[in-house]
Amino acid sequence: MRSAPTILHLDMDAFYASVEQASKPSLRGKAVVVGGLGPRGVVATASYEARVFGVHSAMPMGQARRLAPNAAYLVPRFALYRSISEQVMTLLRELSPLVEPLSLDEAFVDLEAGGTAWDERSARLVGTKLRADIRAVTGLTGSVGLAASKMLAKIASEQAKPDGLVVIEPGTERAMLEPMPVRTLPGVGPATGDHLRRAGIHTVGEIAEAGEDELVRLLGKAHGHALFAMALARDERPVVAERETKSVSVEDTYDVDIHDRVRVGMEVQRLADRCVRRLRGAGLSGRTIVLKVRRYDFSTLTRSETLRGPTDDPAVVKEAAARLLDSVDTTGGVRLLGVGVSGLADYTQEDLFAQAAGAGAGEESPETEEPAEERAVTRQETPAERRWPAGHDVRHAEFGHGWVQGSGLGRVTVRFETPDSGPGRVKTFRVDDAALEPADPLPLVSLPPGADQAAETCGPPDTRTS
DNA sequence: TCTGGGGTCCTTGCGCCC
DNA sequence: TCTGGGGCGCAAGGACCC
Repeated sequence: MRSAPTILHLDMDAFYASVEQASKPSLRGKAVVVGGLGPRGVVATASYEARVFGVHSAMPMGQARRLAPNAAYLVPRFALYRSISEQVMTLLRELSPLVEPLSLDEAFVDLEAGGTAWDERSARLVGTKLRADIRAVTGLTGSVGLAASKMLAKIASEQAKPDGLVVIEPGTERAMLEPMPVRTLPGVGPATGDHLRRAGIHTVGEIAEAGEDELVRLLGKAHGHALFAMALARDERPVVAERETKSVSVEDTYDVDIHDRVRVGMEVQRLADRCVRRLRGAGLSGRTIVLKVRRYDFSTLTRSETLRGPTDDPAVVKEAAARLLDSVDTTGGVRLLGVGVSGLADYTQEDLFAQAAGAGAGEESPETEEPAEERAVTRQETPAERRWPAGHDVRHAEFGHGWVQGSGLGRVTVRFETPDSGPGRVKTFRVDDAALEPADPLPLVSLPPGADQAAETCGPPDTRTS
């Protein structure tokens, strides 16, 4: 392991919720919950104000609404989050060519490889400046962890949250880890946590005491060895910049279980189509088609079929998906369906086998781009909700830019405000008001004319360290 | 009041081949 | 011909992550 804390982990604070608060002044300082709004939705992100009520990610929306009935409930706007994420990743790539994004709001950076830090002092400076730059460019806060390995950097950023910076100094790692609960370690979820607890192992120190053989016996070879090493603060995993996609999939959970077998078949065809569009959009083709079915009782099963060669032909994928569905009993109803492709090749080949299979099966549609929002025709949303999703931006010919606060019963309620306007007024319109139209999100930070992207950084000195 | 969507990796069991 | 084991590809399921 390296001897200086030059691996950086960045974690944006309550990312989706913070973006929504930045773009909607009336929500700042308020409880905001972003997630699926249907009867089977779950929380994607809760703002810190909402977490006070006990709301957290992966919680069913119904439960969140009971805990925080007065919070603002919004559907995610991934296109916006992606564009802001890109701004942040650009800042990270200025620090090092070795940037490993984990999601839209998280990444590792190898500062040593970028030559921007070589010891604790220089690493701390880089982390401090990065946090200031992120705030200047996006208006958002992120937490930074610095350590000598990925695992420790991630634990550090977790401790730094929200809006902080923590450095784990080399040499102090094992003593720090020892008293921590096993769930602190990456890869220990509910199941492994239970497993360990039943064996009398509650802390990271107890994992180390148990010994490698015992862990392998309890958890299997790969997991056992990996966990034992982590407990001793040994983690040699490098920061990897480019990781190639291994699979592409789409899935839908339905508001109401589907019982009609014909309907199930139609949904599978639609999902197969969407999956192929994604596949083609990424310039990929794949050999293995996977069908996923979650039944009424939440039991999940998958069926897969491997073709002789990779394909990106919608007709071939649809046929395979239909064949797979034939082997699944759906009596009792299904709550979720999914179609995926794995065994990917990063090229799109003219596939003779696929063409032979597709011959006479009618013309496939050669779409390339995923049409805006063709998905979820099946959901039980009202037409108003579908046309005016909560939280999305709109423009009114007379009142200007705003966002949808809610809709239904032929009405849509709009709050007129922009990221730099201050809290705005609320007005209600008919859903078919000709003066009202959907709009693109505005930038969170309006740059003064001629301002440079690389904003001057005069952030406050850092607060918390370890 | 139940449990999203998009991924990754690992394990187990089986058939096949040598 | 029988038995056995190793290696491989494949299918299915499970755990985990954000």
